[in-house]
Amino acid sequence: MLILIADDHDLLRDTLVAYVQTAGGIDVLTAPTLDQAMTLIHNDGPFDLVLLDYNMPGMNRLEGLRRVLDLPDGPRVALISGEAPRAVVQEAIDAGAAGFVPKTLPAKSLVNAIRFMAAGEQFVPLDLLVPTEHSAHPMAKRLTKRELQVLEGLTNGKSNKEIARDLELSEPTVKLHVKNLYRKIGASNRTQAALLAREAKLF
Amino acid sequence: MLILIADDHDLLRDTLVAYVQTAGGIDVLTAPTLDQAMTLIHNDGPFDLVLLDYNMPGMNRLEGLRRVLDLPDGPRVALISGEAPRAVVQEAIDAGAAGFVPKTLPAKSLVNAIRFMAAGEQFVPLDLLVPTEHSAHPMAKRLTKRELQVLEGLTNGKSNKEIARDLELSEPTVKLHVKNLYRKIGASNRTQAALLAREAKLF
DNA sequence: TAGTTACCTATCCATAAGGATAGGTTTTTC
DNA sequence: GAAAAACCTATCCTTATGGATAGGTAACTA
Repeated sequence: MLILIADDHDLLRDTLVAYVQTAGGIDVLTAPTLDQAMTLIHNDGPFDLVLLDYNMPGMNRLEGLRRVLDLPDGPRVALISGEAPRAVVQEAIDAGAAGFVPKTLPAKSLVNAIRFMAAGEQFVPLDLLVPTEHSAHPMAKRLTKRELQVLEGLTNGKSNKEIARDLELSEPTVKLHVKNLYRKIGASNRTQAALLAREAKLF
Repeated sequence: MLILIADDHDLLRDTLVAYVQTAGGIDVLTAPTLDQAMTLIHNDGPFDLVLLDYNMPGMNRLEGLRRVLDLPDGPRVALISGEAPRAVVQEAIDAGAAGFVPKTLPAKSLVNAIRFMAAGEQFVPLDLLVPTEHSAHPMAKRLTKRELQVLEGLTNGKSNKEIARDLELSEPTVKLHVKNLYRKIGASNRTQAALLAREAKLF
């Protein structure tokens, strides 16, 4: 079995390769950037599986994933990430990823997951992902559904008017939710609210 | 030699331990949280070196580092991190850290760095510290010193008035800088500017 | 059934923010 | 020494934001 691991952290790459090869008997090539990964896929493939770090030069959110998936005769691709908003995981799967591997996964489990995904299965350990399930998050606990939707708009740098349009609400209503969620999360303006939400990995 | 590695990413912990032990002949204990690390330091020490992940449950920025450093007869402590704002690196060193190890470091270099730090030296990779002025960053390249200072204020959720007070400028001047930096970084309001700056790890 | 919660619309008001100009000094650069 | 860039203050204007209130509906819940 031959796989490709692309991650800009040399530390993880070096140690991971040693581990997967010795403990798993799997051949591994590596790349530190998306571009180099794509070159390897083109020249040294086919790979049974490609693991892309979600935070890596060239990835640009999920654009990098799509670029690899769009390759003619492209390989199965999974993302690997330290932390990611739940929405991103969902979007990656929808885009056709073979899985989403959290870096909190034990090394031994990763070897199993690699075999699993290379066999054509989809690997998504929801329980291991960041506590991004809105209902589970301390900050999100106190927010209503609407307030969360509004907060998501804030976290994207949108104006009240834009949020109102997106949610098909009136602007005064949005302003109300904004004001209420400020109190709940301890923000005094929309920038602070956005930063707090981002900090909490809510979105 | 006995060291402690604390990182919440099982994947890195598992593979790193295997690597450091076999390739470096160094004894390693590990912990997934700061609290467990401190327990180990208390019960299983003394350690020649403690490596703390900057992003790990319980760390709370640099507070975790300080907690360990403040221990009576505390060990030498270094931080390890995937990415960190320059200011954080500087602050960690000032607080008494034995070093700051980027995860982009090759595994072999880490083994050397561990020995180096355990011997009492301070390890801070030049490429991590040299561009201490924001001049190295593509986004920062186009911003003047003042605009950067103003952007930092924005990134902390401050109002123009607060920024003006902090920088001892008049509010109209701050507004000018704000407007100009929007153009340069492609933001249309302060929240977007803050998120872009945060995204670029500028602060 | 009555109370609670979430959700919606609306108005009023003070302040902040964003954009456009105009004109000034200092420092850097050619 | 002239030109350019950075930096500063200011005014005018429009819109956005944040806060306070008031009142309404639907759903669920003790």
